Amino acid sequence: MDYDLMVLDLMLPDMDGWQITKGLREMNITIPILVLTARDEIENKVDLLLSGADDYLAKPFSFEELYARIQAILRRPQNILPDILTVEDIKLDPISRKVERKNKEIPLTLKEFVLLEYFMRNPNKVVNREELLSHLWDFNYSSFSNVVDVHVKNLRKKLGNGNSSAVLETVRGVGYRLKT
Amino acid sequence: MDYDLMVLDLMLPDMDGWQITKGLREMNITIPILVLTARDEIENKVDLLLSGADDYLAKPFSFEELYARIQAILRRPQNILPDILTVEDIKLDPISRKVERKNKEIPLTLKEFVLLEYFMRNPNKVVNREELLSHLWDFNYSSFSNVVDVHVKNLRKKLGNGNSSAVLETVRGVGYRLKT
DNA sequence: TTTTGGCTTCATGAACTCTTCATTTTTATT
DNA sequence: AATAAAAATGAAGAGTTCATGAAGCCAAAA
Repeated sequence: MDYDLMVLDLMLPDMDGWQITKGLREMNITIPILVLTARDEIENKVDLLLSGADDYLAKPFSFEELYARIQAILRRPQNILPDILTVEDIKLDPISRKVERKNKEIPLTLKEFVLLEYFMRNPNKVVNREELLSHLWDFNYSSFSNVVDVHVKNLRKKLGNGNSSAVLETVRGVGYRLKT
Repeated sequence: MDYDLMVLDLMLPDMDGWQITKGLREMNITIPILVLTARDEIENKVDLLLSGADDYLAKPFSFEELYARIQAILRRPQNILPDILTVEDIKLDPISRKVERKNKEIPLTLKEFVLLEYFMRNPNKVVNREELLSHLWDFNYSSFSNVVDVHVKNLRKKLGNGNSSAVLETVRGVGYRLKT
């Protein structure tokens, strides 16, 4: 569960709202913060805004204004950190869940996708079947199953080899590795 | 030459600041606007913010506060979203709550509208049902419900496909994506 | 009160994915 | 070269996920 906006109601006149917001910001929490303060003191305002709050509203205020300010904040773009995994000529975008190789999109099923994502987050690491089963499947999955093998097979088929050396290698007796 | 911020001083109490800001926004001018008003009237504030102003300040104010608010605005991510969301040939105006495709207005119900708005604010992102439920519905909504599916279906029907590639895709096992 | 429109739930069929299993192929070792 | 172990593979069935029509429900409007 994540939230679009935090409305921080400080209740008491002299409460240190700026400490809260400052603390959150220092923890790298970037959610927009709208602060409601009891009294309309200049120093308060200044401190608050400088400490990282996005806006504040002094009581008493109308509900209309609260609504309008919330709208104004939500109208801003949410900064999305682009996070595209790249291994040789394979690109995987976890946000759009798209995979492409040599600029050609490759449609993958859910399991194929999570498998590939795991390999791409651990390039060149030899990953054994148990590890994949425990990370990508519900727990208690029998390690006698060969599901992983089957999906690796399908993944290989869909990926082709794109003329690059990136390839899902078998490490006999151990597991698989995405070689770069 | 472009500017980081516009400080709009309205001088007169009853001047229509919202017309100015609205006009600018409609021209797709997205520069942050801080409005200075002579009097502190609620209606004014609300109208202003809804018309696209980023903040306002009622006279009299201290220079310190003006400074702090300017800082707060400049701290925001640079590109303020235009007031009209556009994805391919679909246009959505969050203020007037109107949607059109290929210049033809499409009447949507409330849920359809907020759904589409969410998708348009996150184009190409795969959004799962839980995320939609938690953002667009009251919290504690059962994730076993298929409300989202139904509204997506209705939305698809109303949107047609407008001859563009923008389309609400199903990402099996995960959620939906507004493909551009 | 009655009507209307929108939201939600439900039931069903269709489409797709996952897993299993049997069999074949590959690899390492003797 | 023969053998055993491990991995790859094809195919089928089971199970899951989705789309959809229809009905019920609720609240706002008439």
